[in-house]
Amino acid sequence: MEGRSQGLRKGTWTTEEDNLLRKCVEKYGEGKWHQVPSRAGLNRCRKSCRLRWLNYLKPNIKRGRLSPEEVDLVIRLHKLLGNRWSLIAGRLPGRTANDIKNYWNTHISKKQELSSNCKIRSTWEKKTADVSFPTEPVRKIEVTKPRPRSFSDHSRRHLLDAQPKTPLTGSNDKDHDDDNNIHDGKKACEKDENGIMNTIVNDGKEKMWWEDLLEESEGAEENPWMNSDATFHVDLWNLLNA
DNA sequence: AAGAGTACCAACCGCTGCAAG
DNA sequence: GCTTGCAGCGGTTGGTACTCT
Repeated sequence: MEGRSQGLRKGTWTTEEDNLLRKCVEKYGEGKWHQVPSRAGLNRCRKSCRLRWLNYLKPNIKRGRLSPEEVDLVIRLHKLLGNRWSLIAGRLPGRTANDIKNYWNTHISKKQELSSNCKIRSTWEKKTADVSFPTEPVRKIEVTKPRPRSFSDHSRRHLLDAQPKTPLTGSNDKDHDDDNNIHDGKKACEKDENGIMNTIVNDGKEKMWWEDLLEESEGAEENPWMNSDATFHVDLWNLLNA
């Protein structure tokens, strides 16, 4: 717990604070966030510094509204991934998880909520006609929980040592282990620039773990266990093509 | 013009997972 | 194996800008 917030500044960042943080990150690089406040001379907690950098100060961050293409992608990815904002943001260059989350909460979820309520929907649609969205009411999707978090060198070494005991994802479904584990050293894991864990296939082609899931689901007809498995009720291709 | 309602977005909070000791 | 600290994530809140009446 962050129980040492006494005397730390909260609230909106000033330009001066932004400059201090920017200089600090430029000098020392990202990471070691617990050292950032003292290094930068900021009276902020490390979380606040990290968030400010990731959501606002980081170079290449796109400001402004999401394009229709981006919105479409967000909707599709949300169907697939659920509220995994960081993963969704990872597929939208320049957009942060906070952006996506805010957008979803203020635009799309509201629309989908209202889409099940025909009485007020037409009025609402008039106001927000620029955004396309699925017409069916949102369904709560139980997403299998592979949590692609950071992998240390140690972990990677562990994986590359072809130890089949360490799942790459958090899935506790033994039937899926073959796809998630390293076997014969054919797969390894690597974080992308967003810190998202990717799967590296042995031919060097990089894939996201969920792209693997897509492929798996595509082959579900040939793999009857896929449909009978409680963790995999979602017809991913149907969702993406909806 | 002014007040009310709504939209947007930055930031905080609490929790989880991982790594190190 | 357990504990502790750190990093990261998602949910939520609060302030400000904008729109409507």
